Amino acid sequence: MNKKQDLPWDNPRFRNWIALVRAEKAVVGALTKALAPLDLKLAQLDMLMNLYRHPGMSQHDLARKLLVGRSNITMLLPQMEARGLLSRENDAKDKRIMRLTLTEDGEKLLMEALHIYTGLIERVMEQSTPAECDKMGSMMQRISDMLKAE
Amino acid sequence: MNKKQDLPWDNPRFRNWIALVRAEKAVVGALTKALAPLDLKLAQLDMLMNLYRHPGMSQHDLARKLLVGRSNITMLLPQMEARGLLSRENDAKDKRIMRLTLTEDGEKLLMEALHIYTGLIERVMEQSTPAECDKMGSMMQRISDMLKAE
DNA sequence: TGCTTTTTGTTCATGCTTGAACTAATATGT
DNA sequence: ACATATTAGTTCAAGCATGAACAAAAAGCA
Repeated sequence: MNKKQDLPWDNPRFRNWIALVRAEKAVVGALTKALAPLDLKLAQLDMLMNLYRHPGMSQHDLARKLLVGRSNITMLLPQMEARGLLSRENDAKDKRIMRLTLTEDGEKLLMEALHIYTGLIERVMEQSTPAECDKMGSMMQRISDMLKAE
Repeated sequence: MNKKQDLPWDNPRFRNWIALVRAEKAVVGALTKALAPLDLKLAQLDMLMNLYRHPGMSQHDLARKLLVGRSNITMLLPQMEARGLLSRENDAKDKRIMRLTLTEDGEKLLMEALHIYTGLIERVMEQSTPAECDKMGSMMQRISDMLKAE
C-alpha cells in the first residue's frame, strides 16, 4: 500500500498533468459558451475545421482525425447536412465511401467560429511567452505520437 | 474575410493549443481503457481523488472542483454509494448539505486506480524533461487562474 | 473465378452530461 | 420576527458519445 510520501499528488509530473486537464476543461467550457451564439458545438466545429483542411475526406478518416467513433460521425452529420454546412456524396470508384465537403455556408460559419476560437486561445496563451508555448506544443506532439505508436 | 496567411493554423499559439487538445484526448482514451478492468470511469476516479483529499466535502463543492454540474454529481453518486465506495451523510448543522467520505473499499480501489493512472502519466511525461514539464504545469495553472478570474 | 477477410458506414441500446425547473433549508435585511 | 433571496440537492428531458452487431462493397487470395 502507498505511504503518504509516494502519493501521486507529491509527484510533480502527475500534478502538472492534473493542471493540464483542468485548464483544458476550463478553456473548453469557455469556448463552448462563446460558440453558443453561433449555435455550434465544439464537436461540430472540429468537423468543419478538418473538412476545410481536407476536403473530400471520408467519414472514417474524419472519425480517426477527431479521435471519435465512426458512429459518432454518422449521428452528427445529418444535422449539419440539413443545415447546409456540408455535402455528402458517394465516391465514384468506391461505393462504400462518402466524400464530405464544406458548402459555402459551412465555410462562412467556420470563419466566424474560428474568429471566436482564436480570440479565446490568443487571450489564454498570451499568459505565456511564445517560446514556452512552442515547447508545450512539441511536448504535446510527442505525447500524441507516443500513444499513436502503441 | 480571412486570407490564407491569417488562418489560425498558421498561428503557432493556435496550433500548440490544438496539439494540447489532441494529446489530452489521446491520454484520456488510453486511461479510460486502462481503468476498464477496475470497472471505473474517469469521472468516478476524479470523484474518488477529490474525496480522498477533502473528506467530508459537499456535493456542491465536489461539482465545482470537477468543473461539472451539480446534477451530474447527483446522478453518479448513487451507483458509487451502492458499490460501497463512499458514504453520504447529512451535515449536523446544515440540513441541506450532504457530507461525502470514502469508505475503506473506496480508498482501496482509489489506490489501485492511482497506480494505473500514475503509471500512464509517468510514461507519457517521461517524453519531456522535468523542467519542461513544470513549465507546462505552471502555464496551465495560469490559464486556469485567468479563466476563474473572469 | 469463387471464397474469405477487411473496410465503410449505419443502427441501436446504454450511459454520461447538461441545464432548467423544482423543493427544502438557510441567510439576509428591515 | 418576517419577508425575500440565496444555496444545496434532486428530477427530468434532451443531446452526445460509445461499442457491438449488422449490411454492403471491396480486397486478398486460392
